[in-house]
Amino acid sequence: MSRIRDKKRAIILSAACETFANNGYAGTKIIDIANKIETPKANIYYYFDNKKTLYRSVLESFITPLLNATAPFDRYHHPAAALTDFIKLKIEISKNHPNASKVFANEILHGAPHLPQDIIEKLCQQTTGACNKLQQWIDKGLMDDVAPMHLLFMLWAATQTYADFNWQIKLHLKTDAICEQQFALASDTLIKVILKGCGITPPMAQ
Amino acid sequence: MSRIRDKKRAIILSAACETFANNGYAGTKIIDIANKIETPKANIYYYFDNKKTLYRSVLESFITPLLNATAPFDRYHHPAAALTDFIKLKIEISKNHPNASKVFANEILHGAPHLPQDIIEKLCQQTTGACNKLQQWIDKGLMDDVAPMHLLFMLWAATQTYADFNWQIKLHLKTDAICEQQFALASDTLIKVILKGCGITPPMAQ
DNA sequence: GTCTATACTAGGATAGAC
DNA sequence: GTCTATCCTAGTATAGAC
Repeated sequence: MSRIRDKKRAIILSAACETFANNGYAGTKIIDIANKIETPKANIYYYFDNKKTLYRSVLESFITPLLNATAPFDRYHHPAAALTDFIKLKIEISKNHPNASKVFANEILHGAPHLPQDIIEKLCQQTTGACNKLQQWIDKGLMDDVAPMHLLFMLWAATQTYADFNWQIKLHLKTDAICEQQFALASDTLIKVILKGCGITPPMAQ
Repeated sequence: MSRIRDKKRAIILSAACETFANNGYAGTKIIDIANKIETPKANIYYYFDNKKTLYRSVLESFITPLLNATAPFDRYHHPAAALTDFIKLKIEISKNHPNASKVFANEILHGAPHLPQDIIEKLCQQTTGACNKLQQWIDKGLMDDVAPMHLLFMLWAATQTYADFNWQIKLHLKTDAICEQQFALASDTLIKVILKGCGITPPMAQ
């Protein structure tokens, strides 16, 4: 048992996440991470074997929230509730984990050179599950016949952009940080456009 | 006048674009670019002063198509035509310039450290123009009251994802290259969902 | 205009003192 | 468990022959 070790690892991981998000894998120097938390470089190597291990740990820390986001597709029986919750969840992730999201986006952008195979498989399973659910709703006439895979691509992209490309968002919203209201507006706008666009009418109030 | 020089520069630029797209700025080595076109490393330095200049040239080569994409907002007087064309154009860009798009995305992802100020300003102008046009259409009752800025974010993200995150797209579509049909399906799906989602009904056939 | 050889620096990683 | 000093590889860039 080593609470000190876990605590220090968490501090390093957080600093690494931010640095990798801003500079990419190759662009990140161990010394930058060390400086950010005012720790000597060698200390980083004591807690994490090497740069690759540290990077992979950052990637893995984001898997749980990412996989949890698809839960609404399992939980609900109507696309109105499922898509509403899914969009809310994804926007929450963009708000709360922008750096981890960027590291992940960067990884995908470059063809996922560091993404472990087992994670890829889990993501594929989740996607297949969500796709099947969408197709069922289409078959039942609960929504329009919209290509499920492409609808998912649209949902992922439109929600993640608030984390991954937040530089651009902030530029055009003329703000230093995307505020609570703008996240809410983003979420509401997406929900409104997507639900209506897919011909989803909410069932009568429960 | 030096046709040889221009031709060689174009070859280097193309190789650089692909390499920067796959590995990012810091992850790209000049020697990788040189090897790809079977040219000695020093030759690259003869045609481009240094790595930064070369990278910036790649970035700038993408500005023209990018700015052109917003033309539909100026050209048309009805959101149905404008948004349809805009989506088609953006998907075309993702199909035809996936690498340049990735370099640009990577740049934004990291906070645009190499993007020249004049380009940023041009992009801002285009965005303001498109936003104003959307607001006019809303005011005229040609479409629902959808936050124009957030609609743009959605459109950008949903179209660019077919270039920037094509690794993911290919993974889930189980293909080695996104085929013509899938690009068409992407385009059609987006147009259908967005137009309906914004309450845009096309005017009667001209 | 092209290429070889090389100078120079940055950055990942480790040895070993404390 | 922490830190200093150092090793060593890799990668940018240039000098100068052809």
